Amino acid sequence: MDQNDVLKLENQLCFSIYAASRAITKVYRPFLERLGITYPQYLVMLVLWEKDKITLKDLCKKLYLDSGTLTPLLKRLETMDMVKRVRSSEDERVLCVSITDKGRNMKQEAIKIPECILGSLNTDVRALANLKNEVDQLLIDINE
Amino acid sequence: MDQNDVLKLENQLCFSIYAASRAITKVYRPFLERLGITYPQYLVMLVLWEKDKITLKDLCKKLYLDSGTLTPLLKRLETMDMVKRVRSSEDERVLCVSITDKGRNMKQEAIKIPECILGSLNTDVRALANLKNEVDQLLIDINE
DNA sequence: ATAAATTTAATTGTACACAATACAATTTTG
DNA sequence: CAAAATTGTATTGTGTACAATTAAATTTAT
Repeated sequence: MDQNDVLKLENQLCFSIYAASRAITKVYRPFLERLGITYPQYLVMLVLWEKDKITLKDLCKKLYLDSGTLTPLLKRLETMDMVKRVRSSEDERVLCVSITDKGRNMKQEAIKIPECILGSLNTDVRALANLKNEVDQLLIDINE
Repeated sequence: MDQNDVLKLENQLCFSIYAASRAITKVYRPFLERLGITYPQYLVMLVLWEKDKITLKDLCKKLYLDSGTLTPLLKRLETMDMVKRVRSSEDERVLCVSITDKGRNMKQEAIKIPECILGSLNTDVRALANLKNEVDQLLIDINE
């Protein structure tokens, strides 16, 4: 590859992933709008649908997001009555995030979304699964 | 796949790409910090290193970013004396973004970055090129 | 036990990201 | 040619992202 090509936008994997990430979020937007939540908020709900209750610290680790991002996001979800934020009685520093009934009920609506997304994309599911594995491997390589 | 699994975070390609995108930006950050620019600003400079002058509209199209994002970003780059923003004399609505000497000179520093990134990741270059193709295909599928 | 270090969450400040809107210039149409 | 539609950028408002700092509680070390 030419020395000059190294910098060319088209050759940059990072840009592709950056653009793909925003494009995917855009695909989700209209579906999530109906639920009244954003994509990062949806990720939080995905976690809580699997596990009723989780500490903020563990949530940060699971989503690779820091508390500065999640704190205001969770406060918005709390205002919408989707989650509850309670401090642990054992350790007052620890914040426990738990799902409300309203938040739990939303799962029934949300469960249709992944299929809708797959339908609107006309790609082979196998190819997507394969792509996911490769992206995950990259994530592992980045974090050593 | 189980009906419940559909919603599981681990199964979601979108989340992997979302997380990978942020992780990659994080890898770039220390290198770009030395140049005094952010990752999206670096993308703009990549375009201008290939093409001295471009309209805002074309820049938006190339980066898949809208003017609401690029306008303040370009103003910051202009303040740093990296780019110039001038209206076209033919059509006053058209904004021409061009690179300054200072911006052009930065290319010599920036040209080392991609190699540094590849070095810090210990992954096969072939695998990354392949991954890029697959992500690009997904982007095409999304935009039909 | 108590001072120092550590852990954890919240806060602050800067910078995207994008939908919605506003506005100005140009092009199209009747 | 004048009204309507379109085009292109800027502005506004909401919501992430994350580094840096602050503050509070716990743990460790003496």
